[in-house]
Amino acid sequence: MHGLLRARLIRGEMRPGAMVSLRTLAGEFGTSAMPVREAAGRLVSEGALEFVRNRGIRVPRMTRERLLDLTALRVFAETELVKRAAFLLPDEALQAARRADAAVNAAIAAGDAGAYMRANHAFHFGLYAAAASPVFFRLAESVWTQTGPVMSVVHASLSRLDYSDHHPRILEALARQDPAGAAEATRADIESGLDLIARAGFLTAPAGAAIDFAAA
Amino acid sequence: MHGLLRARLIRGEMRPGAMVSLRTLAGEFGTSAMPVREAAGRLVSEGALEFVRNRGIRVPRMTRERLLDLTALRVFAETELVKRAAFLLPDEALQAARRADAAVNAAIAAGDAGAYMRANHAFHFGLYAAAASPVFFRLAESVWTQTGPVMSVVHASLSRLDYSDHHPRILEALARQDPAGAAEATRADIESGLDLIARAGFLTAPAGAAIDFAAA
DNA sequence: GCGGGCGAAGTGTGATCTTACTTGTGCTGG
DNA sequence: CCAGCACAAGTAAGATCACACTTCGCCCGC
Repeated sequence: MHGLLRARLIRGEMRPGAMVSLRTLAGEFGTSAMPVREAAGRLVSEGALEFVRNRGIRVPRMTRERLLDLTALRVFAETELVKRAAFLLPDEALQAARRADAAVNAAIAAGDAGAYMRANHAFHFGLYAAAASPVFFRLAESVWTQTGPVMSVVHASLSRLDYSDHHPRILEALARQDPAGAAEATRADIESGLDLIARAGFLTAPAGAAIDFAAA
Repeated sequence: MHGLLRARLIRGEMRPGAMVSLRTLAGEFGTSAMPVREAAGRLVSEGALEFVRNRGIRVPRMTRERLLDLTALRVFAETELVKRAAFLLPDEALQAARRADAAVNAAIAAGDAGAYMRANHAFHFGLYAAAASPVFFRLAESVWTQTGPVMSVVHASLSRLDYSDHHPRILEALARQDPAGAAEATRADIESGLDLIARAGFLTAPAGAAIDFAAA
């Protein structure tokens, strides 16, 4: 239950600013409002949702400052995760990551933002799971939950040509058990994502103001 | 409500391994079990508590790996926070931090571990609040919630002479608006805390095993 | 004396109900 | 025609209830 709501955010299936009542969500999940309340509460406490009193829950709008902070966190957490995964990654996980990367490319070629979000998540977290660090894994999950909604909007508004693909570099570094190389490629991958947002003009909002994704 | 339970953990008022039922906690807080459930669920999802089915909630035992990860996270998050606070810290907050530091020293002199935990928390988070970064502030809070129980046990078992005080260096650096100096002093402060635990012999547990604080 | 099984007590979990509050709407008076 | 107010609909939040499950203790049988 809790995982379902989190997955919706990570996959970008809820837009920034979207508001929904607990009862509506409960109806979609086929349960009562209480489990939804609890799941939403957890996501509120990590900043991925916010309660609006007597209205429901809302996906927070993104500000430039928050996005930069979250990106810095992503770099820290995820470079650490791939560094550790370099020596622990089973062959089957590496091959699963190759398949996930192929799915990513297919989604880009098809211009399917939703499929891209899902495949990209599977690619990264399949690797991170091998790092055997609950602390950093949970942190990465938390950050993705917060950035999912905005990334979804960004990808949906972009041409398929804008992507510079760092995934092969990550895979090659992991295959030769090179932690530093994998970390560097991961950093490049994350920052190219931020660069994508910047080039799309989403970072021109005044300080503290919510980014206007409707302009996309 | 949610803050109350978190505060208990940060202040170290619940020992690692301690088990408590939701109904019992509800009685202590004077509410029904439901708000406690929700608060506990949030803390479970960030790793500060764990549900034991049909038994209640438990404060997780600490492993060496998890403690090292959490310490690395603390260094990252809190050096970032003080760097930003260096240019934003109001005079009154700096003076409040000086008072909090005096309370820390008084608690050490008195050998009062509980007072030390509270004053130390007030010192650090009074500074962090000025950094105006909800992302990193929440992260620091989350880490402290997870380390609170073990730190409490450690401090309660130590002589008052073992403390090397980095707080004045932090305050001086902030007073002259020196982000790098404040960050370095904060890093030293955090790592001296870890060193304290190591010297107390708590890090000799085999890999993956829960640290045995009863040996203190 | 000891071991196995049965029952009672206690637990989290989910549903339902009540309450207080916000908000949007439609009516009324100017 | 417009502004302001009152009412109604919808909401989250807390308490209470019902249920399935685990666990511990006691008792009976061997």
